[in-house]
Amino acid sequence: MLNYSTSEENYIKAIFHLQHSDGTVTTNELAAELKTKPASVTDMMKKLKTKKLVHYQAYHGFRLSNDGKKLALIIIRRHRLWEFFLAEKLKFSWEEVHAVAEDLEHVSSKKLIDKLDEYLGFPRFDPHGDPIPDMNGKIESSKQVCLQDLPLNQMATVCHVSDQSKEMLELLGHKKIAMGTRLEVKRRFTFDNSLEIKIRQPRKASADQSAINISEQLSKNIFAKYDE
Amino acid sequence: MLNYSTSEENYIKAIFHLQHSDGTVTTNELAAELKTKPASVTDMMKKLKTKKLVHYQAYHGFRLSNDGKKLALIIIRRHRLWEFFLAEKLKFSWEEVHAVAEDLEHVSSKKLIDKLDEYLGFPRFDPHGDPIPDMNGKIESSKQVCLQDLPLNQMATVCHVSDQSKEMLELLGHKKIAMGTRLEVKRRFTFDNSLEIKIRQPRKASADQSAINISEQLSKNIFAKYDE
DNA sequence: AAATATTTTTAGGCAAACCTAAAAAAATTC
DNA sequence: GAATTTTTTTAGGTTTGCCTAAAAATATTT
Repeated sequence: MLNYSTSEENYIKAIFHLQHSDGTVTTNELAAELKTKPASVTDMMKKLKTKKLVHYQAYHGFRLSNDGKKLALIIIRRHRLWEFFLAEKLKFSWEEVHAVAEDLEHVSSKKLIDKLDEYLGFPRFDPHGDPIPDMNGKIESSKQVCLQDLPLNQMATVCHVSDQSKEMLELLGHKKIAMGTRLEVKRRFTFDNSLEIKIRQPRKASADQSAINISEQLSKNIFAKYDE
Repeated sequence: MLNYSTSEENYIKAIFHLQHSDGTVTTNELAAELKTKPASVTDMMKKLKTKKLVHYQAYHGFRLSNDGKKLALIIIRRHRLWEFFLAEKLKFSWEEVHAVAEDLEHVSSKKLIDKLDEYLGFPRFDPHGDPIPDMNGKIESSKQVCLQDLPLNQMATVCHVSDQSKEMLELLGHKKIAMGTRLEVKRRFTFDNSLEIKIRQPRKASADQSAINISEQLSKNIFAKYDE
């Protein structure tokens, strides 16, 4: 991996965070997140495109390339390991931890981070409960949430069902939802808090993307972990 | 204390190190130390002068101001504490430690450094044996060396005499050297390894700067600690 | 679909930190 | 002390990352 400037790293990280709830990111969003101006974002996007860290076409938003995602995970790994260190070893409070880690995360020695990881005992979550990517960029999905709390368009994997009654399982079977099913919430109807979800079929080509409706009561019993 | 750029901090640190064996630093020396060009050094000196970190007059070299010295000690403190951390906690080898600390030293949170210091048990020397400045910028003088090993023009304070015989003390008395005397070696004669030293009189104005000659035998019995 | 509003990009500038080449000052040699 | 060499500074240029203001593209109203 090459070496990137603090500024480049901050852009990559910000795109990653915004992308989480969206997939693609806009110029204005990113400018707001980074407290800079849209024109500066455009400048940087051109640069990151030539470095192959983002896919970008003028006027059509951008998203991280595979290399961009890898880099983002490296930076997040650094950030969260330092946060863990600051809270656990130096006894910083949770609120103070973030600002200092913002600086430390740009020190780029891989060996430093891997040794820090080992020294800390390979922690899996930072003090805020966010998962820490491992040496290979593998990141555990966040803590599970019920479908009601899942952000729109956030791909997630079903991992828990709180009510395991026969009736419940019958309903789940009918809706073709099981442990490990990957889905995303496409809409939330405020009238009755029912959800419209899409299930991602593993084998079948991306056809058959029919939406399924889930009642509020059911949605509160199904838990999932964020993907990606 | 204000915030300084990584580049500014590197200049200040470099001046401090060169100054150690000289007092005043030249443009070319500094350019060599920082692996940059003399013209760039001149640029930066103008800037550091307006920030009152150095005393500088075109064509006449420069030296750190009091604020500059304070800043240098803060940076050295950060550097050496990180070195200690890397070696002691993360099990880096002595040689690896320096390069990583070069990056970490520019993270400027005072609280971080003071908490790190505490976490490490207030170490007094880094893995290379160099002293670590304390929270107030107080730095212990380095390990003592005999006059024979003192670099030229390095101000030092006499702190130990290995042979305390009557003859020895008589000679020291005659040369007006005692515990606490501040001196520097101005020349070393290779013919007989005798030294020409200057004693700094505390009270008297900087007049009376007569040089004294010290034989090799005597010089090996007088120990001093680096000043400043 | 035309007019308006919003978003995004382009154009041109600025400061930091570097560079090269030429000029000026200081040091050294003759 | 005049001539030469070395050191240092000035002048002008580059890249990075930011800015403002104007132009272009897209989205939203009417």
